[in-house]
Amino acid sequence: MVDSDRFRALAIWSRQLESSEFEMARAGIALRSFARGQCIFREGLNFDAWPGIVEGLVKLCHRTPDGREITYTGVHAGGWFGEGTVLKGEPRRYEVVALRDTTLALLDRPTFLWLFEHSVRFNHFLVGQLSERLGQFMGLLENDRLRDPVARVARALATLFNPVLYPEAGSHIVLSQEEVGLLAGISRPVANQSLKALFQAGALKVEYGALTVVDLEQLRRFG
DNA sequence: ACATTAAATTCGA
DNA sequence: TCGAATTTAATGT
Repeated sequence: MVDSDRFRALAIWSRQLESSEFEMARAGIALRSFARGQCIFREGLNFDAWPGIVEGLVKLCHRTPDGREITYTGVHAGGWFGEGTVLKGEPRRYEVVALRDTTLALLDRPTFLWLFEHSVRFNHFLVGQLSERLGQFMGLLENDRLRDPVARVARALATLFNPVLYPEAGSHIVLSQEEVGLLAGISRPVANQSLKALFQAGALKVEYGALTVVDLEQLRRFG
């Protein structure tokens, strides 16, 4: 079982819980590691646990019947996702792929449901999380196809720096241009050009294997 | 796809 | 343990 300090560090929502809730939650957590490129959850399987990223980077995507792939969003360290489907016990409507070596924390479904029934603080966290994602997906709906790559990259990055989903993320992230391409659904060279455009617009700084966001508001407006 | 450069790793002293 | 040499990874075009 994870120790208390580790749990507090990897699950920001745990810090809001009362001590009995905290202990219940801690007992329901398991850690699991996945290799880069590995499919973590296949589409259509039932959610038996609520996952959070301890370390690494993951994308949530869907394969259309004609073989195309739509990336819904990326999730990096500190992010928790899929609460809607865990709650309802539905099968996943997307697959989860590790873009780099990744460690997940998994909160088993019975414990998740127990917290849902008993903890007001936990529910506050869930509501904030759900409404934030709803906003993201509405944005996706508006302009999914036919968007220029700069806007796709801007949106992908803006979600990684979303202050509600990642309250303690700084403005810096270790993320290669290839990973940017995978998240935005474009090739690495195009990601390179798009990042350069965003740099010239003053939205971010590009470093070797990493990025720093200078103007998050501007990034948002690109999408 | 290829050439260049940064970073990580290995190896010898 | 230090630094040069080699290998791997990321970038720019």
